[in-house]
Amino acid sequence: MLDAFEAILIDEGERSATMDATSRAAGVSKGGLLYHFSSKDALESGVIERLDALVTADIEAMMDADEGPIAYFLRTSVMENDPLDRAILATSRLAQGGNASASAALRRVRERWGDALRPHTKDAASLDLVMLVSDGLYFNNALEGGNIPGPVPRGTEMDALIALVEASARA
Amino acid sequence: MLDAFEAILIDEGERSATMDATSRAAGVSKGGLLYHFSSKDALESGVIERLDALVTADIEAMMDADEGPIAYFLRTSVMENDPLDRAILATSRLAQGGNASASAALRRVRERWGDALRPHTKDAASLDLVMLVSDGLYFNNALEGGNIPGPVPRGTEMDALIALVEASARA
DNA sequence: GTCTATATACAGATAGAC
DNA sequence: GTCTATCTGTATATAGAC
Repeated sequence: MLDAFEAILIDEGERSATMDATSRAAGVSKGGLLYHFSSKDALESGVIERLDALVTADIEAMMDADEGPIAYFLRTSVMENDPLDRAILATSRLAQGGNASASAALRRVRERWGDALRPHTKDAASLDLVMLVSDGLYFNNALEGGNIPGPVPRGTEMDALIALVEASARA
Repeated sequence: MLDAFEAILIDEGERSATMDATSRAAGVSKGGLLYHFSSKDALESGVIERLDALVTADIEAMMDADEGPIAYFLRTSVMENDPLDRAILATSRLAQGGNASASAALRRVRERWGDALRPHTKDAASLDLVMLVSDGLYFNNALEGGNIPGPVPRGTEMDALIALVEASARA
């Protein structure tokens, strides 16, 4: 049911992600959905909590990455439609729809990433650069909806961008 | 009335930006609002059309800027709450709420900026870098709602970031 | 041009049968 | 646990008085 809710948030926007639409997509009735999530707020909190858990795992993977944390961070900022990407996109939709907890969750996530990357960057401006490029990648993905390929560097263009950022930002 | 609609979109999110709330904020009745904008769609189109006009003026100013187009572009990507910032933020809200015209308008705007900046950058990766840092700045502003100061570089930190980007991207 | 009143639709949520 | 039926609030939009 959380997956169905996320999918509608991502593909059709926050306005379309109603209890009715979610229950239909999950293959249950509205009553059935409300048995598991007693309110819309509970459903939204479910998405946010899952995001927090996924970020914890991602930061561990980032610190262990072969190509280094910065390259890993930028590369995974391009939407691959994995569970973390979807959780971030869905939470962004909630935030833009006015959900304050969602905005707070996204700020918290960004701060956790920043804390993890800080020791690997030269100075504050370098960290800003890395974080903002990542934000930009996500922003473009969020605009596109997650399906349509957006104006986001891929393949060798992405490699060139990573090289450029690392050259000026790496500690 | 457009200003009132924009203000609610920015400050309270797309969900709160109803015809009712807009008319109240504009100091007219719902009927009065609907005399000027015959539907909610017309109101949303009004915001988008104004954005297009403001971007045209901004690109002219960018090409004429003393410190050069890249520095101007990045510096003005930080929310100053001027009419263009507000139009972008409001249109972002509409896009995230599922309005397809708004998403298209934002893509179009981004492309116009990219076209204007391309001759001033070294290569594709450099242009990506500039555009993505700008996107990142807007993304963070959009999350914050436009009032609360966000995790966005200001003052000397912004100068340092601009220097960093220009060093690696300028043609 | 601006208003009030109202039609229509749909959202979130509850009640109770099965 | 899952369903249908229903309550209540609120959104967009229309009608018609002033």
